Amino acid sequence: MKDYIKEKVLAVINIPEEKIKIEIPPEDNMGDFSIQCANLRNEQYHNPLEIANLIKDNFKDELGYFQEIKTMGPYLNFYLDYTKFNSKTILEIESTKEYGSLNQGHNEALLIEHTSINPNAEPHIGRCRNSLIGDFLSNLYAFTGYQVERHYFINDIGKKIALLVIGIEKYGLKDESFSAILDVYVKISKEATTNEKLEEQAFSYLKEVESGNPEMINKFKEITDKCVQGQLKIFDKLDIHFDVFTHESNYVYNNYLDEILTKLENTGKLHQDELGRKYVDLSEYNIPTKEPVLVLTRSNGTSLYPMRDIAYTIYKINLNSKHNYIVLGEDQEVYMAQISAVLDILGYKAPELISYSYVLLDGGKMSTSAGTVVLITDFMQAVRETLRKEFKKRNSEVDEEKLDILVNACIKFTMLNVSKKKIVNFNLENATSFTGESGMYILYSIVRAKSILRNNTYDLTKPLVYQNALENKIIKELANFKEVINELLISNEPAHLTKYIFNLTQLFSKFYEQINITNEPDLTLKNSRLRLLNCIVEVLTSALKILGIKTIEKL
RNA sequence: GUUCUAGUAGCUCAGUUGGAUAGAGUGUUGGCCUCCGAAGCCAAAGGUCAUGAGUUCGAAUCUCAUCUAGAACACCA
Repeated sequence: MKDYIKEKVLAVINIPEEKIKIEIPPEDNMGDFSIQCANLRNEQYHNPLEIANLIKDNFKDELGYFQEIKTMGPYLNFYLDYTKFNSKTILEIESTKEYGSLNQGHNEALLIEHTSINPNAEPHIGRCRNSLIGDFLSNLYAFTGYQVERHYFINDIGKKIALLVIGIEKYGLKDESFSAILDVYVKISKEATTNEKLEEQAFSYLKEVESGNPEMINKFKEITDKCVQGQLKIFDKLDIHFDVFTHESNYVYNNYLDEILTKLENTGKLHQDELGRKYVDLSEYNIPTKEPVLVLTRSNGTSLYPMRDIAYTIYKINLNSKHNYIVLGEDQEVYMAQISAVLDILGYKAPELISYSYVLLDGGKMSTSAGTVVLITDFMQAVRETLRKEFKKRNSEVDEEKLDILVNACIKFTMLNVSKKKIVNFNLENATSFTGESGMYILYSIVRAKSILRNNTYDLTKPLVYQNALENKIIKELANFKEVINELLISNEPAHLTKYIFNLTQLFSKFYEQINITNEPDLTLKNSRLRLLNCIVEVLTSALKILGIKTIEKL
C-alpha cells in the first residue's frame, strides 16, 4: 500500500523517491497513512500546505483503495476503503501458505554460526542470549526462503581444555555426567591460580596435541565431546538445534594453519617479535586497540585462538561466501574487527556480525565463581514451578509436554523482548511472571481463539463483512506483518517481532471482549469474524515460530 | 587513558529514515464474570526523554561537552 501511494505521489510532483516518507498517523481519526509534506519542500515547492493540496487534488487512486484523502495542516492523510482492503487482506492470508514470507531468500543457502560455547561451561542466561538470538535469526531467514545451515564450533583445545584434561587425570570423574566434568574443571582451575606447574603442564599437553600425538588428541576430543553432549541436551530442551559441528582441533594437527601463515607471509603483513610470537600488522585498518596487531602464535610456536578461528572462518566462507552470519557478544566486536581485517588481507569477506549486549543479574555482573549466575536449567525449572503453582491455583492440571512448550515460550519471549544492543537486567521474579507482556499471555490468548474456532465452523466462500473499527484496525495490523518481516531482515532485531506479536495479541483480546462471535445471530458477520480469528491465529503462529515458540491447542 | 554501546513513568522496556498531544507492560487505585476460557478487559494516577549547549520550521531521535553504567584494548578463548 505504501508503494502504491508513493508511486501515485511521484506521478503528481517531481521529487526524488526517497524523500517521500509514508507514515502511520498517531491517532485513528487521522487516517491510515500519512505524508508530512514539509519533507517534500525543494526549490520548486516551498509551502507544505500547498504541496499537500497539490497532491490531494491530483492524486489518482486508480485502484480505489481510499475512501478519502484529506489534508490536516502540512499533513496529507489517506483513509482506506476498508470494505475493499479487509476482504483483500483476509483472502490473501487465507490463500498464502506462509503469509508474511515473500521468499526473499530465493532458496539461496545461508550459513549462521551461533552459541559455540566453551565446552568447560554450562550455559547460563547470559550465554543463552546468543543462542536465542541465533535461533531467532535462523528461523527468520528460513521463513523468508533461505536454506539455513546452523553451525557450531567446538573449542576442544586451548589452555582451559588442557587444564580440564589434567584435572580429570588427577581426580577422575565421579560419573559420566556433564556436571561431574564441570566440578573437576572448577577444582583444577582454582588450583591453577596458585600452582604454576599446572599451567606449564597444560602448555606441554597443547604442544603434544599440535604436534599430532594421537593419544593426546583423543583425550581432548573424548572429554570435550562429553561436554558438548551435555550442552546440547540443554539446548534440545530449548528446542534449539544445529546442523554442522566443527572441532577446533581439526585446524591444529594438519597443515592448514601453516598454509595460512605462509599466505599471510606472502602479503608482507606477518611479522615475528623478539619473543618469537607471530603477529599480523593491522595498522592500516583503524582498529581501536593499543597496538594495531593481532598475535597468532605463542612464543613456543603453538597457535592462539585467533589463528584457529581464522582457519575455521575461512572454512565457513568457502562453504558460503554470500550469506554468512555470526552471532557474538559485544565484547567480541573489536576482536571480530581484527579477524575481519586479517581475512581482508587474505582476500576474504568476513561474516556479518550480529552482536548483543550482556545480561546482568539484578543489576550486577554474573560470575560463576561468586555464584551470581543463573543457569539456564535453573531458570527453566523456576519458570516451570511458577507455572505449576498457577495451574494449581486454578484447580487445573497440565501435562509435562505442554509445560515444556510454556516454559520455552516464557523464557524466549522475555529474553528476546529486549533490543540486542541493550543490556538485559535480569530479574528472576520479573522473568518468571506471565501476566501482560509475556509468552504465557500470548499462548493463552491463542488458546482462547482456538477454542472458538474449534466449536464453530466457517465457510471460505461466503462474502466478508466487517463493520467495526476494531476489526479494521486488526486487519490493518495483520497486513502490516509483511512489512514487519521485511524490516526484520534489515534490523535483525528480535524485539521488534515480540512487540508486534504482543500488540496483535492485545488487539485480539479487545476483540474477544468487545465483539461476540459464537452468539452472533447474523451468519455473515459470524462467518467473517471466524475467518478473521483464524487469520489472527495464523499470523501469530508464524511470528511465534520465528521466535522459536510453539503454540498449544488447549490449556 | 583511548574507542564503542547504553541512559525514556516507581520497576521492566518500545519509540523505524528528525514530524501531529512521548507509548506499552508491571506495580498502585477503582470498575467488569447469568454471556465465546477473568492467565483477560476497561479506567485513573504516574514524564525536566541523564544534564547543558548547538543544528533545524520542528529534536527522545542529529552534533559537541559533561555525568552515570557496561564492554574492549599482545602470548585467555
